[in-house]
Amino acid sequence: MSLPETVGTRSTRHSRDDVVAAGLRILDEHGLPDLTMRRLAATLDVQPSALYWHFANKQTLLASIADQIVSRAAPAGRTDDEWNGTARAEAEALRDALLAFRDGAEVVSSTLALGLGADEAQKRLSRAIHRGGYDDRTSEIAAAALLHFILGHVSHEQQRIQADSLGVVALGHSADPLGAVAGDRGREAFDFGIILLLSGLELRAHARTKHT
Amino acid sequence: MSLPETVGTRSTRHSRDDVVAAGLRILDEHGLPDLTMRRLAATLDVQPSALYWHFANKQTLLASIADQIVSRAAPAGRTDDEWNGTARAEAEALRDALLAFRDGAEVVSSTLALGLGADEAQKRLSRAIHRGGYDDRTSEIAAAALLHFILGHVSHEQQRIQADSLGVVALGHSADPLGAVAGDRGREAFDFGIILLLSGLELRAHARTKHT
DNA sequence: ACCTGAACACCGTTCAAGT
DNA sequence: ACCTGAACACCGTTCAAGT
Repeated sequence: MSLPETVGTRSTRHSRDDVVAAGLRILDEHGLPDLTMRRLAATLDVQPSALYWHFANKQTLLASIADQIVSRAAPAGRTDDEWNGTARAEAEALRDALLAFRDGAEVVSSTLALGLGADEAQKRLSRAIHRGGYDDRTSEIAAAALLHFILGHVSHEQQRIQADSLGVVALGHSADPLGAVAGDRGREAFDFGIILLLSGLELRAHARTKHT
Repeated sequence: MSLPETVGTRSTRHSRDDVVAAGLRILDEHGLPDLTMRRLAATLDVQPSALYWHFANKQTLLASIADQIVSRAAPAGRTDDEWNGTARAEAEALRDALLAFRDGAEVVSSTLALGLGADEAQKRLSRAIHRGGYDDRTSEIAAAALLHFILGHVSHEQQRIQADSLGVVALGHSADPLGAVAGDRGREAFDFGIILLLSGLELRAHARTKHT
């Protein structure tokens, strides 16, 4: 979609963004295990070593890809809601964004410590919570808890999706030892977790301050 | 500690459990990236191909390792407590077990869909919640939410630990864009998340039934 | 500013064959 | 029951050099 010339064979030199875009495509079409530097280079008609002009290493590239995935998250509801409706919408938008790319949650998780992708997600959640009148620190820790749950849950969902498509499991009910993470019930279980966290937060009103 | 002969050079043939034990050692001493089939074989004085007599593939081996990590979790408190005290103790025991091995959370996460390791963890959490009088389904979904939060949080903690030890970050406050996951505050933030989930669960008393 | 060519030091997995 | 030997098809990364 954003390749730098001619749909034909050769194409010119590439930018950093071209590399990220190509990486995103491989991720979505073939999954994280197939997202190798060599394969990525091949789709760009370039030697593997060329990628190291754009990125210091694979991890940095993955962080940029994670950033793209998260930045595509757009909450459906408006902001004039209750604060916890906003927070919930933000959480669901994040889940959708992660589910939109194959292995999206794992990619974002793997770059948590580097900032970038996950950082923006956490800021959004934190801001929503802050509107409920919680102090900065409470908002941040609660947002981190939401984020950790979201990444853990969606990672599991996506693992299941590919395990099923590979037919790794028995058939029938398939291996879902944790129960309720499969397709339809995925969102249900997700919402349940989000509601637990948000209503738990409401309960601890003594941690509040009357800010904003 | 459980090698099958002579501390000396050669040693005899190995069992499945020997392989898992050796894998656990490499994991703890050198981390997940260094836990390769070839390296594991080398520490056992065996050809890489020998490992495939014991395990179908690396993923299966990792699942067994995850199983060992989780089964070492032992809650400190007694069971005569309040149900949510028990649940909290179980969650903390799980965190400790994951932290006890380098990259423990990632290993367990990666085998979520296969059952084994994570399955036992979820059962323990679920049982504790069930004692609070919640029905089976509610207990299971709530336990899954706890587990997802735990894995997400501890993964992040362990990523930070190794990022710090590699000096990947600026120095001073280091890169913790999500705040409050560093060493001392790790447990604080962890407890906060667990409390949010458990008190959120208490609040939704209408989902209860008077079972057990 | 962006890429090639060639090399280094690795991976997981299969399979016939040995004891 | 457990392992060897040899091979297949790959990896990420570095670095001098080219345009």
